[in-house]
Amino acid sequence: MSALWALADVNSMYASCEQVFRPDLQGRPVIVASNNDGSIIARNKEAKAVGIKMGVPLHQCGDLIRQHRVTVFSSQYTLYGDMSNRIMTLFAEMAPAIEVYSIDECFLYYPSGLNQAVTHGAFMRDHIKQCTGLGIGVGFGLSKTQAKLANHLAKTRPETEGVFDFSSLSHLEQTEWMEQIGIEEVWGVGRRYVERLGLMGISTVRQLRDANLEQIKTKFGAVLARTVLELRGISCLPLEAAAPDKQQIMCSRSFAKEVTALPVLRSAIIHHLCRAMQKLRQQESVAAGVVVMIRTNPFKPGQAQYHASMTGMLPVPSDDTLVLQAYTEQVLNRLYRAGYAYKKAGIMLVDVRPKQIEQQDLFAPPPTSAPKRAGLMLAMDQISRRFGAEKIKLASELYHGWEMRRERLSPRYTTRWDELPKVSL
DNA sequence: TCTGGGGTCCTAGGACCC
DNA sequence: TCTGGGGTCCTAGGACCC
Repeated sequence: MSALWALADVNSMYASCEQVFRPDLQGRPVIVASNNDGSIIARNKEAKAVGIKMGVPLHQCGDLIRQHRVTVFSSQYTLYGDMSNRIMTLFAEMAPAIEVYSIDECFLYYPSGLNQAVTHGAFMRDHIKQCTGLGIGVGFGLSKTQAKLANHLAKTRPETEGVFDFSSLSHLEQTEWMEQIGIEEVWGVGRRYVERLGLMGISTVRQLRDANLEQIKTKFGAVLARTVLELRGISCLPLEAAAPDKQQIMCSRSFAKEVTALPVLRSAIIHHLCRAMQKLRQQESVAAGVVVMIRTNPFKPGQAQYHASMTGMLPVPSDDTLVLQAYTEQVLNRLYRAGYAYKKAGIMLVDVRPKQIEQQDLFAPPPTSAPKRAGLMLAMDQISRRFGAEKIKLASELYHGWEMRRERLSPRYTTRWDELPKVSL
């Protein structure tokens, strides 16, 4: 039996996580807004049914929301991340190897195949539902791309009851299904490719699968050619069991209210830097550069616009927040222009590499304070983790006025003792 | 009033090397 | 009039993903 892939994902993950703790919302439309309560990033099926669209600014949906009494939540990644960990733990018990692909998706790999894939998929659905309250869809195929496509059918065709298997179908049956699906549903085919492939007369998955490989390769590159092979059932993409270290780490946020003063902007940026540095130390890396980014609100074209970024490079890569802070503040001082209303700011750590092979600066003075500073960073990380990130800060972070809007936040049911759901017995 | 936040990989072209 | 043939590394931009 040949190796088999499965792709399992949670139906409207964020909305479902909120609903698990609000049984009173069963059967009612629920949506989740992006950071800053900006646009809509998740909808349950009831919300889709009343015509709420993905990605639309929240303030444009006021009528629909009132009319259908839609419940709106601010996004709460602490909750979704915790629910995600629970699901992934369960998936790991259901396959020889898994790859956590995103917060709500997981590839499961069966190197020697699987008897009765559909039955196994149904079991997965029941088990996840029972343990977490979340509904999932499961797709099986001979490659990751086929599994993804099968998952799409599992979610959109009620007759599949949430599980679909390409691998057990005959070539003819596969062809029939693929005739019915547009290429926009294929993993790796985005808006641009849909347009360009359309011009070549390729619009169904069947047509893409049977396209001329050399032609695809020369016109679109190696990536799409690989997708074509994967659709044919030739597995080209490997399992990535361990998430590779990040090569760049970005932290940025929009502000609820526009910011003009440099100290406030600096507080936001240093706050983002602290979060990024924590992630950096967590993967035991160092960074050699920091990009600082600030911008005004592009949705207000009448207003004076400024959109800029600048990089600061370190002579020696570091994981010390205070070292990076100095560079970041210097760069920001050069970047900042008074008189603009800033809407968003952020930083990106670049040139990230493992800490072990750290290159010393030949001309730098000997790092006498290094062990102490490493201890300081460790202490900061431990305090943040144990007591909350807001408990320890740098002085440069202390100005307020740049925070996000999160007016519809639900409790952190699963990660805070004082916010546990109340159960009446 | 009000429009998210992260990431990756590939490719083409230029600089530079022998 | 004619003007080599490889290679590597870096960067910017474009495409994609959730």
